[in-house]
Order: sequence, then C-alpha cells, then structure tokens
Amino acid sequence: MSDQFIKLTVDAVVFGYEEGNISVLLIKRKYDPFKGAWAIPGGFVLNGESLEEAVERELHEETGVKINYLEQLYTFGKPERDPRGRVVSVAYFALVRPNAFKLFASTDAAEVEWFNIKNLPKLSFDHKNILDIAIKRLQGKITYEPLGFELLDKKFPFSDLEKLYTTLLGRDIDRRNFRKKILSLNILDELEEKTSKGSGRPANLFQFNQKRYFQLKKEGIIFEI
Amino acid sequence: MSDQFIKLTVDAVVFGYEEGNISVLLIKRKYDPFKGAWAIPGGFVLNGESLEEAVERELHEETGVKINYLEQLYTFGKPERDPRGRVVSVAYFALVRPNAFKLFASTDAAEVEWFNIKNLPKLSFDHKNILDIAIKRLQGKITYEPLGFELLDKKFPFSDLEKLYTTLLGRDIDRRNFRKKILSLNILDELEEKTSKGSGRPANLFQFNQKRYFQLKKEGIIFEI
DNA sequence: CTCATATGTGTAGTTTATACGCAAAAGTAA
DNA sequence: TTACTTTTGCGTATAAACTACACATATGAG
Repeated sequence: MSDQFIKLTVDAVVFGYEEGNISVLLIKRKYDPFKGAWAIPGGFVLNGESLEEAVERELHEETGVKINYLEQLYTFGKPERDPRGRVVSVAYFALVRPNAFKLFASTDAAEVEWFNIKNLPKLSFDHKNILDIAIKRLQGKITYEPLGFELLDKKFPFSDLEKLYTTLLGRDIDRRNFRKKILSLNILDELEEKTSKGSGRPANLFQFNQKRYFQLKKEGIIFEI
Repeated sequence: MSDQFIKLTVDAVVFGYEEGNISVLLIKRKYDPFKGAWAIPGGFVLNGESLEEAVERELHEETGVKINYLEQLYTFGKPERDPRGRVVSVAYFALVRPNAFKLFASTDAAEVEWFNIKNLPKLSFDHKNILDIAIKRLQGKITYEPLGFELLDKKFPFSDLEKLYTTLLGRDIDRRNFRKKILSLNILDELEEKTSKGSGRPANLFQFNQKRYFQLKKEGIIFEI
C-alpha cells in the first residue's frame, strides 16, 4: 500500500497584538526545502504525541512562545504541497500575549520574528494560503467568540479592546455603542485600578471573567458583537 | 524517526433528510478491528490523491452515495484512537439527497444503512465523538449558511424547508416569520409549478438560487436565520 | 356541499441597533 | 493657577429588526 509514505506535520499560525498591530509569528527556515525563507512554525508529529502536543512542542522548540489559546484551523492535504513528498499538515491557530515572554530561535529556525499581517514576507510551501485562512478565521470568530481577551493583557482599559476590534475588523466602531454592548454581556469585571498613559482622563481597568462567560454560554446566552 | 508509522485516513459523516428525519449513513464493518460493528464510512488516503478525492472514492466504493455538499469537519489525532496503531483521521461532513440514488455495500462494508440521528447504534473507534461534533456543526451552520437546500429536493415547497429547520434546530418556528425572513433574503426563486400531496391547499414550489446567493455574499449580505 | 387539512398573507408591540453630544478627569504649557 | 488639549465615561432619540398572533384561500375526502 502506498499510504505508508504519507507524512504528517502540524503548523501553527500564532497571532499577537500590540498597540494597534496584529502580528503573526514566523520563522526563518534553517534547512532545505525553502532554506532561508520565512515559514509558519511547525514540524513532524511524533508517534506517541497528540496533535496538540506536537504543536506545543514545536512552538516551544522553535520560538519560545507561551500559547494562550489554541484551536485547530484546517488540514491541508494536496499531494503536491510539499516538495519533499506527500506531507499532510494539520494547521492550528494560536493566540498569545507578545509581551508575556521573550522570543528565541532554535532547532529548525534560524530566526523568529513578528510580522504585521499587513506586511508579510514571501512564505514557504502553501503557508500563504494557510495564513490567509487563519486571518479570516480570526476576523470572523472575534465577532461571536470572546477571543479578543486572549490577545490583550489580563487587565486592560476599554480603549485597548476597542482598538483591537477596530484593527481586526478594519472599520470604525462607535465607542459608546461598543462599550454598551460589551458591558451588557456581563462578562467583564470592572476593577478598582486605573491606568493613565500620557494625557487624558485615566481609564478604569477591566478583566475578562471566563468562568462567568462559560456559565452564560451554557445557559444559551451567546457572545456577539 | 518514528513519524513514518503514522497512517492517515479520511472519514465522512453523511447526512440525509427525509420527511422529518435527519439520518446519517453508516456501514457495518466487514473486517477487524470492530468487525460487524457500525462505523462512519472512510478509509486510508492513497499517496497520489487529495483528501477530498479520498473521501469521494471511499464513499463511492463503500456506499454508492452521490455527494451534494462536502466540507472538512475536524482532524482527530489522539494516539490511542485506533487499535491498529497510530491512525490520524481527517473527518468530513457531507450532505446528500437520499432519494437521488440507491445504496449498495461493497469493499470494506458488509451493509450500508441510514440511521436516524436520534436512534444511533453503538459505533466503532471514536466515531461517536466524530458524529456528535458533526451534528453540532450541522445544527450550528444551518443558521448562518444556506445548507438546508442541499438536503432537500431541488424544487421544494416551503413547508419542507420549515420542517427541516424545525427538526434540525429541535424547536418550533413561527411559520409566517420564518417565511418572511427567508424570502427577504432573496435567494429563492418561486416557480410556477405547484405540488399537492393529499388534502390541503397546493403549495408553490421554490428553488434555491445559488448564483444569486454567492453574489449577495460577495456584496457582504449574509444569510442568517 | 360540508368538513378537514395545509398553504398564504398583514399588523401591532417589543426589543435591539444606530446615531450622536457633552461633561469629567487628567496632563501640558503659558 | 489657569486655559487648553486629550482621553474617558455616560444618555437619549430614532430607526430597524424581531416577535407574537388570526384569518382567508385552495384543495381532497366523505
């Protein structure tokens, strides 16, 4: 049987957000094929590990990131997608808080870097396609799942959340209506702390209450922007 | 490297609808493991074929169905999910019109049968899990994608669509509001033909206009129930 | 020709979404 | 200290969408 020659990899599109920029984590490949070109981090799945374990291992090995949220994106299986032969890749979609760790490159990666999704380099394999699908998923999903909080600091001012949504959706949002809508969902805790950066009135800090969110979800109340 | 021992299969959850019943297509396994037990149709991916080609080949070989709609569902990769060793399965989700063809069992299948999703037999492998996820996907997706039409005859009375949604969503729908909402989407063509089955006023037949739907979608107008 | 059955349509009341302006709390510069 | 700039925090009026609900019409059956 010829199926024994199919190899399985996992790849992860890792998104981060900082001050109005959505970035994606890429590595510069150390070995052929596509040596020296940029790619999504990933690698072969080992026999004893689950797909998620493989993703976390590869990400840790290659980049040093701490993942905050992980979900399966899509499996790419066209016969000609990898010049090394038949390689099927299960792609994942990850969210991180970029300022919560330091990047470092190792194993298969010569370099690791954040790239703004508006300004991406040429990518290896079919990784451009994978990234496009991941971006669409992120843009679509933040309107009906509370993913945004996974990209912000644990405690954040409302304006950060608003700016994140404006950036991701690529359109203006009415600040007052947005605030009303989010607060009416009752999944944010307003803290006593305030923050002030530069001039302007200091902002109250908020925190996502995941426990309450899951309970509301169980009761059938859905998140929606 | 131990990754060379990972084998790749595709499995397909095939849904059909007839007169108020959502059914799923299962095969009775002819060989071990789980010989004689019911399972979702599927099998190993061959080296030269894409994942979709593998699904269509296996479905055709094992069951004789003609697929009307196919999308990737999820990839299942827990190391212990198959007693034969490390087998990762890319699961698909398919919709068919059951009265458009005849079933026949062959190759790996001893029998093929439609099972109402409310009354399923014990399943092989982790197929119960796969099926549950597929059912959730179907229920979720018909509210924001026009999938229902893929399950009905090309020409259908409005009451068929209504009954399908009632069945899938598991709750009553106001007949008048539902009709208004669907018709306002402007994706159905009202035909001159009428149908009459038994007593009662004959119903106009409708047809889904996929071309118009895609155009509206491109313009940003979304399907939603 | 009457009855049972399924289809086809309109409107009022409620809820949700949208548009929009001004006051409060801080920093900054004269 | 005071006037000015910047950012946050809040309310209301209008438009749009959703929900609930009842009766007329076209057939088949007896």
